[in-house]
This record gives sequence, structure tokens and C-alpha cells, in this order.
Amino acid sequence: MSPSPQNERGAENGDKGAALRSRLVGAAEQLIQERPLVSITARDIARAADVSGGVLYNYFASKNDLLAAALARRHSLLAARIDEILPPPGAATIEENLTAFCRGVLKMHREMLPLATELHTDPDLFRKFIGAIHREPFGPRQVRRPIVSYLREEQQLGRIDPDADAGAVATLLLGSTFMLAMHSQMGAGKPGAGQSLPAIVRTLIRGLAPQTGQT
Amino acid sequence: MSPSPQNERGAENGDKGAALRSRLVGAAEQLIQERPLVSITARDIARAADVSGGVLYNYFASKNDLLAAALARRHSLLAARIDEILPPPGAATIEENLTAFCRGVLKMHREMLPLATELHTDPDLFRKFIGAIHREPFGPRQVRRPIVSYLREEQQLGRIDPDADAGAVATLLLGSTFMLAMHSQMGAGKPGAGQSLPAIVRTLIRGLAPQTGQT
Amino acid sequence: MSPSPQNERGAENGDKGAALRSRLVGAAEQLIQERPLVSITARDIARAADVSGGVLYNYFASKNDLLAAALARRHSLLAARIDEILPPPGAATIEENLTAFCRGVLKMHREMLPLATELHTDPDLFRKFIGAIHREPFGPRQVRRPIVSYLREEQQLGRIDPDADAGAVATLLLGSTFMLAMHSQMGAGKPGAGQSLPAIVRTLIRGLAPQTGQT
Amino acid sequence: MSPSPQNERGAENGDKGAALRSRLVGAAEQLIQERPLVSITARDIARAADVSGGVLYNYFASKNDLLAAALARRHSLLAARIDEILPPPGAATIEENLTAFCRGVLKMHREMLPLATELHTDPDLFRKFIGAIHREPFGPRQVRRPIVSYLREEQQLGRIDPDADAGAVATLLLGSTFMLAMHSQMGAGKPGAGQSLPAIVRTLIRGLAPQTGQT
DNA sequence: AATGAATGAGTCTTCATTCAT
DNA sequence: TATGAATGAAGACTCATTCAT
Repeated sequence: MSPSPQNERGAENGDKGAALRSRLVGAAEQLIQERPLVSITARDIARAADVSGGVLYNYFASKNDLLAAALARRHSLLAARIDEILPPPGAATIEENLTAFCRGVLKMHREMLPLATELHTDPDLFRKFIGAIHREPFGPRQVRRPIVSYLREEQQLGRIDPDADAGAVATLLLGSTFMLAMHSQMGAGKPGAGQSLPAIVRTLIRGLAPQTGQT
Repeated sequence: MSPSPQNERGAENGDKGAALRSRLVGAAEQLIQERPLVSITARDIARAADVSGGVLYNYFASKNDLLAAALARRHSLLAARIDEILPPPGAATIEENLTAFCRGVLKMHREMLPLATELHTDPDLFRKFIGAIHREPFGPRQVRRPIVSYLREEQQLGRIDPDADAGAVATLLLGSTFMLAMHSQMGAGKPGAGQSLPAIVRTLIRGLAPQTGQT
Repeated sequence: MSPSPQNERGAENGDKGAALRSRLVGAAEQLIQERPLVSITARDIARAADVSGGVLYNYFASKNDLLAAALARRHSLLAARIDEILPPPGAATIEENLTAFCRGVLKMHREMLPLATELHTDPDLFRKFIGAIHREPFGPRQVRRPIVSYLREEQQLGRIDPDADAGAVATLLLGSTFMLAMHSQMGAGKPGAGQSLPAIVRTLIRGLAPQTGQT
Repeated sequence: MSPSPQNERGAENGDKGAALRSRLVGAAEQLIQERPLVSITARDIARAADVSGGVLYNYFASKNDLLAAALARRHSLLAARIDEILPPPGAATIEENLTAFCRGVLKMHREMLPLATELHTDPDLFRKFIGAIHREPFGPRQVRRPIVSYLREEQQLGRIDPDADAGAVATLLLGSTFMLAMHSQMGAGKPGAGQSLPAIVRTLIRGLAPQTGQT
């Protein structure tokens, strides 16, 4: 009947209810950042939100629904960073821009990684997360679209080959950055995954074709 | 010195013992492919191996040790495919070769993905997996090294810019392929992630630099 | 400050909660009297308290914590009897008093015996018991102190040699009684350990020194 | 059919068999000294005896039967010490003799204590131990009898009141010593239970009766 | 609407004992 | 007779979920 909560049993008093709901999500989000998802119990969340054990079920159909909401929120927050990271088209050099950008993405990915992997452990949770993400303001392409836009603008400025496939470039950059994030996650205290970034960007810019008729 | 079990208890039998041990690993491997790791109980594995509940503990110190062994085995099997996938240097064109290669890697990554992510759920399991993998024939760089070698050979043949950073190229290829795998995993029934591969490879080969003074 | 549960989880209910907690302890206490400690499972206790399997862990951190509480309660109850047993100083004869007293202690020891011995099986349980006992009204010297006091008073009344070491007397009496309790425990259906008590008391009173210059 | 092993399934080859049987008992005995009885598994014993897991059941009907045999052997060994401890009647003074004796018993009791308590945890084991002990050379009174004999001899020598009840004295001495052993066991690092021994002995010798007409 | 005690199914793991070789 | 792998019955403990107040 009420507008906001749709397929969850929601707080019918539109205000205090929504606040509590949000507090639960916030508490869950916090916990997710701090420890392995699997170690988080329904009671932990309630305690972190400073409410009693059962409330959860007044706002969410199950623990996983709450978790999915929290993961979606966290995902959105992280994904939103992409805008702060992107350099303004036209300024500096392409290489500098992309390197700086990748550095930012690397950090973002490092935080997204646990989120992404933990999601895969529980199909039910995953499904609910996907559902939640699609109801979020922007959805999953939040990360991909801005970088594609940037590349297109640079192409129009003539600083990037207009025949290059911007989507492919985005995949190459985001993918390699994600992989670096994974490696840095695995090799605990290793030197630093960021060091390979400049070489990656430079390689992508120059391409693999042998430079014909040059030194 | 002996190839038999070393620091796990049990199976002095050298034959029937090793066989059962292997059967357990096989059963676990099978289950891992079929369902979420977290849903697999110790008893499930025993049942799948058609033995009684406790046997597991005659061959492994814990359920996680068995799981780690199974994951390691599965990882090795998957990683070994890389050799079949790699085209012979010098033949066909670089673009064809890399596209075909990436197509193979994509398939491999699709199968590795659950494995990789599920590993991240349980730190203990992860540690044990790393331990197990290091005792395996080749270890973790099984995937990366062959492609780097291939690229170097092509550089020597003059078909790839000798100044290109082979390691960076590998990261770009493997990373973007991995990302495609993730996306295809998420968008369950979607068309096919493989379709973007040719564009990706072509883009990487050509680079981003505007083609100066050319048609 | 509050009398309610302190460092165990659960039972904020202050009333119904404490009641169940107490019921659990009571049930455990009962079982402890009836059968070997080791044979008592967590579920047995729950069943005896007529609650479901998991409740135990809402009130105690572990089965052993509950057991320790029950043992402590039982110990306190038994030890408290000592006061009812002790005769009033000055009345009757020393011999009668001590004999009657020892008879009471013998019974007490018989009931304490299993408790004492079973405690020694499990270091963890033992530690927890000691912890619990120290939080009890009187603590472990509940048994020893009253008898020492009694002896001192009789010394002041001149009915016991003022040079006798009251502590030593207590040890002699309690020790020999304890040993009788052990023997009676071992020789299941034997005649009765109580029969040697009068001789023991008389012997202690008279001492071993040959009676010089007397009939 | 064969003479020696009676109600256990015994080794029928009268020599190697008996040796192995004895080795098992020895191994168990050793383990009993080293760690809590409950922590000792059937396999532990087999391993300690350097034989395979199943042999045990060729010589004993159950793990507990083996354990009972080991406990009985250990008990006998400890109890046999009493003879070395007892001073020769007539020498030194009664007080010195009894104090020295009690000191020895205290040590013996300290070693017997775990044995005694652990026995009480398992009725089945206890029963079997009692059975085993009765088949041993001397049986359970091994400890009590020598001290009673000593006391009687001193009585005949006139150094102890001939009217004193030697049995009662034995109970008083052994009981209080046993209690000291228990206390020293409980109060882990405490000063030393042996210090109260002289007072105890002196008190027993002098008795409680007020010294009439004396200093 | 909030509470939080109660529920009970489900997990891993241990270990005495058996039995085919 | 010795072996030691296999068995399977328990046991302690966790935790999402329900529901009377």
C-alpha cells in the first residue's frame, strides 16, 4: 500500500520504520567491510545496529535480503568513485590520464574484490544482490560508462585513434586493473601491483604492431 | 622421497590407500564443480565417494585439507589447458592467434572463476590451497608464463613490436578475458561474452595512438 | 553489581531468563548425582531441563561452564551441611562430639567424592569450577574452617589440650573420614565404613604415647 | 585351554604372545603417567607399543580391559614402595619414624592421586580395575598392611600405647596424608603440603586430651 | 512495532571396534 | 596372528528463524 518498500515486509510508518531499515543496512555494510561475509550472523547485524535480534525480520524477508541490500549499497558507493577518478578530457597527456585513472580504479577494485568474490559463494545471495543492484539509481554499468565516455571525448579531440573501440579499451583497462587487484590480494605483503600500471598503459597506447620504418 | 601421502595421516597402504585418497579428492572435485563450495558437507563428499562418514579423516586432517587438495587438482587441470590453447608462434596472423587464444582462456576462466572466488571465502582454506598448489608440478604461474613466452617468440620473429612489454600484454589479455568471464557469469543467459573478443584483440594490437599521416 | 548473569551471554530477562538458567543448572546438578559426569551430554541436560537442544548456549558459553556451575552449586550445598553437623562446643563429651561430627562428614564426603574425583578428569572443567566456587558465598574453605573453630573453642574451654594444633586435628579428622568414604565407595556393598569411626576418634583423642604410670 | 590367560582372548603361543600383551600394558602404563586418561585413545596405545591398531583386541576384550590392566600394574608398583618407606621398628623415635614415613606416603599418594580419581570417571573401567587388582600378587591392602604391622611391632616394643588401635592409626595417617596430597594437587604452585606433616604426626602422638597435672 | 528467548536441524570431528587380507 | 583401513554412532556447538509478550 505504501509507496517505498515494495516486496519486503516494510515498516508501515513511513519514517521511523525507514530509518530503522536503513540503520540495519548501514550496520550490515559496516560489518561487511570489517570481516568475511560468512562470519557475519544475523545477530551480529542486529547488535551492530543496536536493535534486538528479531527486528531484522520485520524489514527483510531473510538475512540474505538484508545482506544483499547492504552489498548493493556498498557497491554503489564504491562505483560512484569512478567519477572523481576520471581526469578531464583534453588535459595533460593520454598516458598520464590513463595511468592516473587506472591507479584510482586499482584502489577501487581492491575494495570491490572481497565484495565480488563473496557474492559468488551463495547463489541465493547473488541473485538477490543482482535484483537489488538493478533497483539502485544507476545499476551495474556505473563503472564502465564513464570511462567509455571519457575515451570517446578524447577520440573527438583527436588524441585517441578514432577507429579504436572505446568499449574494448575500457575492458582492457578495467580487466587488467582488476587482475592486478586480485594478484595484490593474493600475494599478501608483496611489493605493489601498482608498479606495472605505467607499462600496461603505455603498451596499450602503442599497440603491438611492429613500428614500420622507424629507428 | 616417496610419492605417497607425506604429512597427512593414513594410507600406508601405498595402493588401495592411495586409491581411496584419490577417490575422495575426485569426489570433492566433482562436487565443487556442481555446487557452491559452502554447501558441500564432509558427509556429502564421503557419500559421493561411496564410503562411510569418517574415512575422510583417515586421509586428511580436516575437511578443508581435502577441499584444498581437490581445488588444487582442479586448478592444475584447468591451468594445464593453456598449453593446448596457445597457437604456435609464426603461424597464421597475430590477430588470429591472440583471438583464438583468448577464446580458449575465456572458457578456462569461466571454469576457474567459481574456484577463484570461493577460495576467498575462507582464509584457512585459501592458505591450504596455496600450500597445495605449491606442491603441484608447476605452481601458480602456470597460466601466465606460456603466454609471455609465446609473445616473446613472436617478438623475435618480428611479428610483434620488440619494444612492447610482454608481461603487460599478458596482463591486458588475461585481465580483460577474466572480466569478460565475470560478466558472462553474472548476466546468466546473455548473448555471449566471446563476441567482444575480436575487437579487444584488434584494439590491443593497433594501440590507441592516432594513426599519423595515413589513410 | 546486579545479581543476574554477568559474563555469560543471554538472560537479560532478569526473571524468566534467570529461571531457565537456574533450571538448567538444576537439571545438570541432578544428572551429576545420578550418573558419571562423562556420560552426561549437553543434550541430556537440555532434555532433563525439558528444553530444546540449543538453549544451553544461550546461558552458558559451553557445556563445561554449565557443568562447573552445577558442580559449584552442589559443592556449596554439601559444604553448607557442615554447620548442621558440628556439635555445640562444651556440650556432651569431646569423643561423642567428634564421633557424631565425623559421622556427618563421612556422609558428606561420600557425596562429595564423585564430585571431587570427576573434577580431576578435565582440567578445563576444573579451572572453571574453581572460578565458580570463588564467586560463591564462602568458597572452598567452607568445610575446614568451622571444624577448626570448634576445636579452638573446646581448647578455650579446656576440654582439648591447648597445645594441640587445631589445623592438624582437622586434617586428621577430615582426611581419615575422606579415606573411609573412599573405601566405602570402592567396596560397594561392604558392611559399613562408619563402624571404624569411634575407634579412630578415640585413638586420636588418646594419642599414641604409652600411658606412663597408669593402670 | 591354555593355563595363563583366563578370561581374555589370549595369545595362544605362550611366549611371543605374552610378550606382546605385556608390551601393550607397558605402553598404556607409560601413557597413563604422561597424560590424562581420557585423552588416551586405543590407537595411541598401539602406536606407543609400536604395533598395529587392531592387535589390542587380540589380547584384551576392550580398550578398558587393557587400561584396567595397566592401571593395576601401576598401582602395584606404587603400592610396593611402601616397604622401602617404612622405617625399622625400634630405631630412632616414633615421631621421626612416622614423619619420615608420612613424607614417603605423601609422595606416593601424589602419584596415586590421578590414578585414583581417573578411575572414578568410568564405572566400567573401575570395575575392571578392581577385578584386575584382586588378581595381582597382593591386592588392595598392600599399602595398609605394612604400616599396621609396623605399628603393632612398636606396640610390642612398648614405644606405642598398646591399647591404641593400630588400624585406626593407619587410617588417620594415610587419610591425612592423602588429603594433603589432594590439596597440594589443587593449589598448583603453593608452598608445600609436606610442611604440615610434623605437626600432624606430633598431634596424633600426643592426643587431644588435656595434659593433666603437667607443665 | 519491537523484543529476545526458544527452537532444532545441521556441521565437523573423534574413536572404539571390526574384519578382509 | 598381525595388520590397518573402514565403519558409523555420538558429541559439542552454531545460528537463521519464529513467536509470545
